[in-house]
Amino acid sequence: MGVVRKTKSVDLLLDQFKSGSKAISVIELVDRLSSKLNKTTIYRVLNNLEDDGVLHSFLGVNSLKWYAKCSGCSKTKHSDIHPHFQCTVCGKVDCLPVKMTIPEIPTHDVKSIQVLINGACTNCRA
Amino acid sequence: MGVVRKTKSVDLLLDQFKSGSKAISVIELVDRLSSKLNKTTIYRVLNNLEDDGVLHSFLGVNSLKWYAKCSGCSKTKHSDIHPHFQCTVCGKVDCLPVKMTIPEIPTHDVKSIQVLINGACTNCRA
DNA sequence: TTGTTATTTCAACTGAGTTGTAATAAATTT
DNA sequence: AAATTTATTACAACTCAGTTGAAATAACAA
Repeated sequence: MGVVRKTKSVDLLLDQFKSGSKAISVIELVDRLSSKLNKTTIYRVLNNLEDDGVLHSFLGVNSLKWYAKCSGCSKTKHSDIHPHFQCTVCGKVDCLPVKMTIPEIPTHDVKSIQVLINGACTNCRA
Repeated sequence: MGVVRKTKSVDLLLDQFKSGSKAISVIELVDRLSSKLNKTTIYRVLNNLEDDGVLHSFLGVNSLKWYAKCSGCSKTKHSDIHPHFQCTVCGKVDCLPVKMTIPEIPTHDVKSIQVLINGACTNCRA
């Protein structure tokens, strides 16, 4: 349904994504905000923000849900397609600034693509 | 630890993957085999078969775990990297016969890559 | 200020996947 | 082929990310 009212919850959650292209897991968000927001509210607002094209979600390792800021998306069109990099050492996730196009596959009608890359991030590499 | 003994459970599970490049969700496997095998056994044997390079696993939509046959992998080296296609209509998953190489990303030390493509499969497309 | 309804909260639930442990059975040894 | 060893299986109980329903609250328009 998207966000239709400006509320404290929406502001608090958007604040978390202010800086950079770091993705944040829902678990982390609940942890950070549990004193101010109910868990259910967090899930519902994130869902609304994704509908609006403000955030995008994806699954990391251990099937945890992650969110990150969209760039250039709207309520009707999600155009911000890029790979996500999750560090197997520290667990953090980056949105990689690499443009991706949806590949042509003759036998299948492709709608979206998700790429999750694993390895060691800049901080954790030897 | 991998599979060290040939048991009924191993045989039954491998049977499921005999034909083709279709992936099967653990939920589906539990459903098919629950009269013959315990859920825990299924999870443990699948895990062992993945260690051996016989199967590979990945996450589909709704963060369900899926398994499919590996081709050309061994206990020490997993070389069978390909995209997975999940149909948003029927939910089935194909391993796409497309060779993929691990991309070079200067800022990150890439170890593995998972690609999940969504859309309509041959049967479900208009 | 009042009325409407989106949003938030709370508690209870769901279900995929995990853990510990005793019983079973494959494979090795005698 | 019996005894021994230990990987494997079954069972029950658990974990915990994410969901649901419904009552209370608050944004916003009239």
